[in-house]
Amino acid sequence: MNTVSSGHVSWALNRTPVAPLSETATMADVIRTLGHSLDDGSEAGLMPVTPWRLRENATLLHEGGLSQQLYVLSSGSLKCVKTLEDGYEQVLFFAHRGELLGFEALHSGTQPASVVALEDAVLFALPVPDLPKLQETLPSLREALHHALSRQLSRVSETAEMMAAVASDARLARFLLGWATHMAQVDQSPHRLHFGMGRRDIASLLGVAHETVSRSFTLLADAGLLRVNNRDIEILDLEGLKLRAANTRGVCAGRGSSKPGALNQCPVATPFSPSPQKRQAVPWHGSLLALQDS
Amino acid sequence: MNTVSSGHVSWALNRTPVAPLSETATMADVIRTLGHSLDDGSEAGLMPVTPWRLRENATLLHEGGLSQQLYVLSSGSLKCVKTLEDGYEQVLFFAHRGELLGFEALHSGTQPASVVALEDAVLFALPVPDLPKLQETLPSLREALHHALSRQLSRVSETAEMMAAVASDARLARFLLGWATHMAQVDQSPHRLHFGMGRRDIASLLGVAHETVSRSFTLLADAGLLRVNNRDIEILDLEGLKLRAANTRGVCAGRGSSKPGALNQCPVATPFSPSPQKRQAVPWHGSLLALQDS
DNA sequence: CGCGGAGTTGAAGCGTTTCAAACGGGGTGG
DNA sequence: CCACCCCGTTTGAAACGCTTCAACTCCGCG
Repeated sequence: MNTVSSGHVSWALNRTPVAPLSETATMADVIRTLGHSLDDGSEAGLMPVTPWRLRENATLLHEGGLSQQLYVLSSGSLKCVKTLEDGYEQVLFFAHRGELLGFEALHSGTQPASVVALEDAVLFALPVPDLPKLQETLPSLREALHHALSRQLSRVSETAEMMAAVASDARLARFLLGWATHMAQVDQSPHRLHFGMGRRDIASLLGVAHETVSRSFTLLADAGLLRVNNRDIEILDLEGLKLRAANTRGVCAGRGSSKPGALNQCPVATPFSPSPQKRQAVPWHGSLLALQDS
Repeated sequence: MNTVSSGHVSWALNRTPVAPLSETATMADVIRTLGHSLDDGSEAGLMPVTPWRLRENATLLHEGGLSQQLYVLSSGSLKCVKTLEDGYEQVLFFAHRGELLGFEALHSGTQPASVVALEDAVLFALPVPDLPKLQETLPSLREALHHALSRQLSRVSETAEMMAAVASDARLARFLLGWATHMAQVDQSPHRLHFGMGRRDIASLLGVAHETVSRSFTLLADAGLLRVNNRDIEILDLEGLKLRAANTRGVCAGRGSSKPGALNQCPVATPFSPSPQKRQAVPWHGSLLALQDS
């Protein structure tokens, strides 16, 4: 199932890293993939778009390279990686179905980061020069693109929220909750997750050492919140995970009991929290914790 | 020039927190403010836009609230803040001239974060329902908006880069370099910076405790890299700052000398670095370190 | 004048980083 | 086919650096 990460040139024979698919698709598929319902006549359904296949470990966008194409991810998963000045590989985000890729390069002309396939993927390509005309012809495409951009802007918030937590297990919990939320949105079980990426990539996204990610996994597993089997994990206690995730920094929300022997866990220590009274003065629910328990 | 930083309620009398300005502006001003040169006929110059004034500490966008307006920041500076589930106030970014605000709410319908003025500011408002027609009438406005969005997407990278550094002084250095880069882009001295925000806000953005920010400031100052005077700082050694900023995590780029007594500073320990030989194998310059020394 | 907030500095505790080693799987090559 | 090696993952141990709590100064304002 998994190809080797380095070496392994065998699929250079009959499996090209990126190639057009023989199947056909239309602009209507693009709009639907972006999570938008199309309400035009049948305009969009008549405009053909060629889907592309991206093999695992193949890179779609090259950091520093040019690209006159926007991509809409239809299936598979990708990672966006930027190599910092000191050589550190910073993972910016993982992309799933509906993601828009390549827009970051619009203002600078070059790709600020690389995009690599974590597993075989299918994408639709939109030529940048055609965008103005396309948007005028297809109002729902314009809407879909704008919505996708709006969604992507909220990733600043997600990234900051994940890396802002002091405790590494809180960061991991937030990451898992975000993933589970996504799974629920695409009508899949939010309890069973499969990673296409390694510990090192997760560590980079969370801003910790990869050993720490490993330790955090066993920590959450030992707490009975989830079951871990290498790259497959099962969430056992969604509420418990949320509790773990809800500790950004010191303050602890509820002041008063700062007894030295109480570890650093504020309300975390309680295994079950049926407490009906909500925290007041916080009307907003963060995106990472919006997932409803089933 | 500078308004008072805190307290100072005297403007509650005849200074409303947000009010329209008597001055007039046109869509051409909006496009120019977004950093785009307009090449339409004189269309844009004939479409009036009313500029709004936002007083210091007044909030433009309310987290969880509605807004049918996009804003383009003309002058002043803002901060974007999100209150997490645990009550922690996470600063997402600071906004300067040319920034587009309010687009994040497009897909969800509500603002995911608050936007507060760090100093008196002037903004142009664009009604969301008018956008489709505006974009068709003014191609250069569409371009300008898309470029602005493209720029904003790269903030994911900036945020991750800042919070990914292990050492807190590296995070601060990256923050300062980013600020200096911006100053240079708007043709102001990149050596003298004035903050409208407090240590607590910077700490939130960097993902550390506010005491740590204070300590990092004195650390960089003691190293002779900058001079600190409360909210005014002067950068003395740009190259030294870059060196400090270029340590994300362990690896240290150049292996070989892992002698235990050498602290955790790789090439950082050297007070002055006239070393002309650059690091090889790293062709890409990160956005945070792209600033040229003068 | 006194309060309160912002900023700085100190000291102690602890979690993460870092260096090491061991385990396991997967593919390679003998 | 099996040994071998590489790499991802896990676990251990020591040390550093950050967080946390606390005290203090400075400053503006009531």
